[in-house]
Order: sequence, then structure tokens, then C-alpha cells
Amino acid sequence: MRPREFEPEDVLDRGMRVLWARGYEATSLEELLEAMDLSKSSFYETFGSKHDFMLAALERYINVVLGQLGKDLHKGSAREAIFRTFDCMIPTRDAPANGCFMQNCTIELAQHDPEAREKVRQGLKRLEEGYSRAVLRGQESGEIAGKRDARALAQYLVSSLNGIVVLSRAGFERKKLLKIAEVTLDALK
Amino acid sequence: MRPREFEPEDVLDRGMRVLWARGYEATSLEELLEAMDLSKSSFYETFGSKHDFMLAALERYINVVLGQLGKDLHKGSAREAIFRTFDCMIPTRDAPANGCFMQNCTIELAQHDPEAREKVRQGLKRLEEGYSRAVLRGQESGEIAGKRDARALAQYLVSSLNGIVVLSRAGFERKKLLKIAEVTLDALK
DNA sequence: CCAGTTCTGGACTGGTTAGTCCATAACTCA
DNA sequence: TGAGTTATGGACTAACCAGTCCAGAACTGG
Repeated sequence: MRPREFEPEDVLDRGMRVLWARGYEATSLEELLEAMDLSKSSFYETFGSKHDFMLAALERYINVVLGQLGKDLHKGSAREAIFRTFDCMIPTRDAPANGCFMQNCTIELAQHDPEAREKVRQGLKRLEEGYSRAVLRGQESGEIAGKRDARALAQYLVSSLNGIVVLSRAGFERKKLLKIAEVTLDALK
Repeated sequence: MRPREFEPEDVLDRGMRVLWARGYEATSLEELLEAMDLSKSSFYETFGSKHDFMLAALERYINVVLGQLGKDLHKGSAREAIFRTFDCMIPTRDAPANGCFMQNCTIELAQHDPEAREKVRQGLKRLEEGYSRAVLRGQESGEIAGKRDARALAQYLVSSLNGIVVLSRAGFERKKLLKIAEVTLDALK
């Protein structure tokens, strides 16, 4: 058996970044293949179709990027950890504003693509659970007001993060976005 | 001179709704023409190109939809007025979740389309100014804590609104979104 | 009713799209 | 080394894309 000349995860990552930056519909297969350095045959053999590739990329994004975000939520003080999740989605001079791939998929696809919608919902649920645990941790330590529903606060945080990410795509400056994150976090106590 | 057989604003509205629901890239000219009940010639004669049409639709959305939002911000108590702007972007059973056309354009186009980005920035600025005035009004009446920067709070509200709209596109229930709006508003005082 | 103007439907184009298919190169294992 | 298997490159297709163009219909003003 002849071995593959590429790493599936590697090409998936590279293709994901293109969809992330340019959007699903706006990205042609040709652009995708060039970025992935892959032949058409290998692409279809490995991923099935452009649509299936997008779903695979979305799943990987949720597992890798949001998975990391979830892990980071357990380190240090709860408030600081939550702030860090906001901070890392806010672009810096070196890392330009790509926003959040899952959010892009939500806007572009979730409404008329049931499979994409389902993945997005799973991703949001996972994000919410991460925040929920962090909020509970903060309530135990007294950093966050204990009388409020942790679930509601977690959903508020998911929503707020999405808002900031939208504005980052619109070109808002880092400083303004950090200020918004501060106001958002202030609401917890 | 033979008169037009359509109202430019009317067909603009109808076409906008299609772009709003399905996205710019995903909508073919054919779909657009069918929804607008217009011939290709009339479309190109009136709007120039698909891209120019999108810009016109975006401008109209900002003027009409966001303009109305801005007006509503001046009625009644400041907090209630702000809450109403959130409420009216949250889908009901009768009005399904189309989100915000300007947000869709932000995600899909702002990054690589300078003209769309410019319009989006103008729209966001206008929204921010509306909220800023409402916040100042609320601070004068004591509904909103007076010590905080009205501009920062206004940007926080713009961001929060966008977050809620993203989640509405993901299919979040009205009840949950209203709860998030409440938590958001609580942060003002 | 007619001249002049403008709107409209539809044919047409050149380019691009996602996706298929196959001959052949490349590799493994015995 | 050679048989067997799999990956690969690239030609190919049919559909669709935005956009152009023009002949003729439809209307106005005189």
C-alpha cells in the first residue's frame, strides 16, 4: 500500500484557515486546493465534497480552537480566565482579525444548512458549559456574585464574546474591544 | 417617456430581504431577479451590478431599519428604550430569525470588500451614537450609573446586541435571548 | 395617430464552478 | 524484483455564473 503524501489534519487545518478568512461560498475549490497543496483527486478521496470538507473543518475548529479555550478556562482565577478567553479572540497587530470560524459558519450557513447548524449548536453548547463551570468556580471563590443563575451568566458570556468578535471583523481597534470586554466582565460582580 | 413599471425602493427592499436571508455569495442573480420580479436589463439599468445592488441594499437597511431603531431609542425611559432595541432584534414565533443584514455583511464581506466595510462602519457608528445618547439620558435620569463613560457603555451595547443576534441565527430560543438581554441591561446599573 | 423615447424579455457570451474519471506513477510487501 | 494496491495529476463535463446587447413592445407628449 502506497502511503499518503500528506497529513489529513495538516491539510484540513490549512483549508480551514482559508474558509475562515474568506467564507464558504466565496472560496472556490481551486483556492482551497492551492492552499492545501493537494490534488483534486486526493481532496475528493479524503473529504468527499466541498461541503463535507467544510463540516470537517468546522468540527476540527470546535475541537481544537474552542477545546483549547475551554481548557484555558480552568487555569488561574475565574475572572481572569474568562477575560483571557475574550482577550485571545481580540486581534493584535501581529494576528489580524479573522474572528471566529464557528461564528462565520453560523451567519453564513446555519440558517439553511442543517448539518452546519447542528455542529454550531454543539460548539455553542460546549462553550456555554465551559463558561458555566468557570462561573460556578468564580461564585465559590467570591469573585462572581453568587446569587445569579450560572447558566444565564454563561449564556451572557457566550453572547458577549460573539458580539466582540463581530466588531473585531468590522475593524474595531483592540483597545476598544478590550474595554468592551472589561465592561462585560464588570457585570459579573 | 415611458414610465418605470416598478418602484426602485420596493424592488430594493425585496432584493435586500433575499440577500439578508441567504447571504451575498450564496444568492444568484436569478434568485434575486425572481424575488424582485424584475428583468435583467432593468436590474442592471437601475443598480449597475450585483455588487452595487448589495451596497445599495446595505445602505437602505442602515437608513431604514437602524434609523427606526435610533428613533425608538428616544421614547420612554432610557433603560426600557434600550431593552426595546434588543427585543425587536430577537425573533418571535411569527417573525423568524433573519438576524441583522448589516451583521451578515460584516461577517461575509467587511474583511475583503472596502466599500462594504465602510458602510458597516458608518452603520455601527450611527448605532453607537444612538446608544450613547440613550445612555446619557439614562444617566441624567438616574436609571444608569452616572460615573461610567457613556461612550464605552454605548460600545458595550452595540457589541451585546450583535452577540444576541448571532445566537438568534444559531437558533437560540427567544426566552434565552431575552434573559441575556436582561443580564446585559443589568450591567448598566 | 404618430414620432420619439424608454423599458423589457430573452438570446448570447466567456469564464468559472464543483465534481468525475482514468491512465499512470509510486509505493509496499512477499 | 515483481505483483498488487493506492495515490496522484490532469483532462473532461455539464451546469451555472454575472454581465452584455439588441430588437421590439409600451408608453408619453404633441
